[in-house]
Amino acid sequence: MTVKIIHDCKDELREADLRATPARLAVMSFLEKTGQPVDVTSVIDYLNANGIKTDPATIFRMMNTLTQKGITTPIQFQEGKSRYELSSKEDHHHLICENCGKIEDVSDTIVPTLEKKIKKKYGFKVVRHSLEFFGLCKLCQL
Amino acid sequence: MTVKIIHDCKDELREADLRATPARLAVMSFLEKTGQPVDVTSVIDYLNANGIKTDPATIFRMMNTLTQKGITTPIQFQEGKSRYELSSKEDHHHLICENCGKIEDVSDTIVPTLEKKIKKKYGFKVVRHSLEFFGLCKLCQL
DNA sequence: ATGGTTGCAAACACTTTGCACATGA
DNA sequence: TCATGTGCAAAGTGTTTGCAACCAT
Repeated sequence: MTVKIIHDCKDELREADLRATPARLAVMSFLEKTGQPVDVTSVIDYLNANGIKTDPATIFRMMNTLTQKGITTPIQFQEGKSRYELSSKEDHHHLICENCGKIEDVSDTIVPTLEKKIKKKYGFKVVRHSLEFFGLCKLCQL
Repeated sequence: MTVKIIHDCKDELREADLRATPARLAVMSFLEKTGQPVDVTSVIDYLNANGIKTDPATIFRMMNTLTQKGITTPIQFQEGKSRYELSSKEDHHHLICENCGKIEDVSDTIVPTLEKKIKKKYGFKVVRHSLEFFGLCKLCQL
């Protein structure tokens, strides 16, 4: 199976002044398809599975570039490595099942309020935050 | 300057079935004194500054042991390494100044409520969470 | 054509592990 | 004494960097 070339991705890359290489298109496609924050290893596995050989250095560089351009957002789940997901407009958090690894999204409702309180109480200006929940998903509680 | 032997720490270690070695007492003292989550490098620097030579492996092992016994809690600030702080009874979060590195504590008020909502809406059982704020502290905004 | 990208090798930072020696209880 | 801790060396991950070759535009 070959990676489908999605035109959106090509355009998106061009708009960011990035060349639309096969590896980049495949990575974008992978990120879109999974919808989950993925680590570099799984990106490489995906590319390999689709006939694209690559090197960790390339992927790390790529993820840094995409992140710099605002296309991806890095995130760490206390597991000693980075994950990346497509940057989304709405702020959201994650429910990470520690049994099956499933990652669900939760939309943000209260953090902005909290940040205002923090500004008032501590004078601290929040630029970004991280809020993640670790536990057991519905199915894994049985 | 030598590390002051604090009796509380000695007892606390004994209660956890751990031997009160000089290195451990110094680390406990350091954690108590700084009140902030510290990384292994700064622990080593502190010990060295106090005339206690040690090895990274020892400190990593120590922090793992202390964490296992519930004495310390590990935490990661998206910086690719672990920090450790004394376990506290109350749940709290951190305000991390990205300019000067100062870390302030914020007590938790809303997360428990949020977790109940998550249980109801997603069926997800939250075991632990992480909520950290990155930005600029009062002084660094000037 | 040519500058952005990649692959490969090497190097780094953080962390873990094996084993012999040292030490607290 | 003797199980627990420590130091040293080696190895295991995750990540970055230098440089030559490659390729998208």
